[in-house]
Amino acid sequence: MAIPIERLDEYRWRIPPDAKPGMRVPAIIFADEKLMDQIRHDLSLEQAANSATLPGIVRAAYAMPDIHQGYGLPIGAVVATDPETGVVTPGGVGYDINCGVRLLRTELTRTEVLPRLKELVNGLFATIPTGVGTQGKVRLTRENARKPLEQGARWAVEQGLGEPEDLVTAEASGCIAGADPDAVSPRAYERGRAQLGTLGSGNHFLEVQVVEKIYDEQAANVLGLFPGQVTVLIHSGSRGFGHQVCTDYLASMERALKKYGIQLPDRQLACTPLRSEEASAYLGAMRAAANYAWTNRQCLTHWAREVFQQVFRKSPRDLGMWVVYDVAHNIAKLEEHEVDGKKRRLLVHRKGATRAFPPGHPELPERYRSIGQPVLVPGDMGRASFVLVGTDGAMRETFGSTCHGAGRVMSRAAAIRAARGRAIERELEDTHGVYVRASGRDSLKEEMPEAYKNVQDVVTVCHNAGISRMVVKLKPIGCIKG
DNA sequence: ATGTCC
Repeated sequence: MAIPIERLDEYRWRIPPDAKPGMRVPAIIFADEKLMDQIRHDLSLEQAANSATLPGIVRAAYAMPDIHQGYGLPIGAVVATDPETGVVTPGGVGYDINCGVRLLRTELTRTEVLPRLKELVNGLFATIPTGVGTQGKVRLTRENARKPLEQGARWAVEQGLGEPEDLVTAEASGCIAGADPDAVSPRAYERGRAQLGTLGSGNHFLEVQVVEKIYDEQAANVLGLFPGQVTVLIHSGSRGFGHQVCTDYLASMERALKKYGIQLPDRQLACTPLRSEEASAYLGAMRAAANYAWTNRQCLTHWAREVFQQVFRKSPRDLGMWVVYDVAHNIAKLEEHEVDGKKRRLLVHRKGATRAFPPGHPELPERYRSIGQPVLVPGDMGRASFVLVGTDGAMRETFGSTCHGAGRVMSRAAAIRAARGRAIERELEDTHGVYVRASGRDSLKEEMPEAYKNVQDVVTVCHNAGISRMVVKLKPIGCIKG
C-alpha cells in the first residue's frame, strides 16, 4: 500500500495525519524530486508515517533528505515528544547510540601530505583497531567503567588521551549528564569491555581529506579551515556496548507495552511513557552509551594525532591538529524549543539526524556563537563530505536538526551483489584518488560510493530549505575502514 | 550498527 504524500514546495513533502490509522500529527519530509524518487524505493515513508503515531509526539514527525529504512523509525528521523504525555523509543535513537562524527583540522596541506599518504594511511590502519569485534588498548571493568560512562571524553583526556582543549569544541563537551552506569546490563559491560578506542565496521571510518571548496569564507575562517588544507574525519559510535543497551531496552519496553496500554503499528517502535521506570532506566543507560561513544572518538583522536606526529615529524603546535567539532547523530536529548509561541522542554530523538543549533545559541562554544553550530556530514568513500552550520530555520522547523550523511540507496546485500567481481579498492584509487585500507572482506563492496545517494544533493536540499548552511566541502584522499 | 543467531 503506497503512502499518500503531498508536495508542499520545492523541498518539502507532507504525509497527512489521515494517511494511516493512529497518526497523531503529519510527517514532513525534506527532499527534492530526485531524492524523493530514491526515497520511495524502501519502507522509509511508511516508517515516517508510523513514527507520527508515537504518543505525545509534538507538531510533526520529520525526515531528512538522507532518510532510509531503519529499525522502527527510518534513519534520518527527528521526533520530539512531550515529557508529560510522551514516550521515549530506543528505535528513535538507533542501535548505535551516539554514533557520530568528529572533524580534526591540521596545518598540513595536500602538497605536503600526498607524497607520504600511503605511509600515513598504513600507519593509521596499523594503530587504530578496525573491524567487527576488535579489541582496543583500553580495558573497562564493571568497577572502573563508572568514570568514562559518567564523564565521557573528559575521562580519556585525564588518562592522557588528548588535550583539555579537545573538549571545548565537542557537542555537550563530549559528555551528556544523567548517565546511569547501574542501568547498564552485565552483558553490555562484557561486550564493551575491550572495545573502547576501536573504530568498528560497517559505515564507520577514519578518513584523510582535503578542503576542496569553501562556500562561506567567514564561517570557514572561524572553524580554522582553508583551501587545500588536510583534515581528518572520524565516524564511529558506542560499538557493542551501545548495541547491547539498545537490545536490552527494546525488549524491556516491548514487554511493558501492554502495561501502559500503548498501541503501535509496528513492534519495532516499542516505547514507554517518559515518566515510566523503563524510560528512566533506558535514558540513564543511553546516556552512559553516549558517553562511551564520546570517549571512544576521543581515544581515536589521540592515536590519529600520534600517527600524524610520527609521519610528519612535527610538534603538536606546528601540526595544529585540533578538534573542529564532534556531533552525535543517534541520540535523544531534553532540549528547550518554541512550539506555537511557547517555550517547552521536549525530548528530541535524532536518529541519523544532526543537531543544527543557530548562531547565538547558549549551548555553542563561545568561539562558534557567531556562525552557528558546526554540522558534520560524511558522504561516501569516494566523493565528498561537508561541513554545514546550524540556522534559525532549523530551530523553527525541525527542532534544530538537519541531515547526517548521504543515506544508502542500496542495501548491503544489494551492494555486494552489484560489486561482484569488481576491485573496489582499485576503483577508489584510480577513479577517486583515495587510498583505502579495510579489514573486512566485503566492507568495501557494501560501502562503495554507488551504494549511497550523492551527499551533495542531500546537503543542497538542507541548505536551500534553510535548515542548515553549507560552509566547506571536503574531498577524501585516504581512508581506513572496518 | 552488531561477538551480522543465545
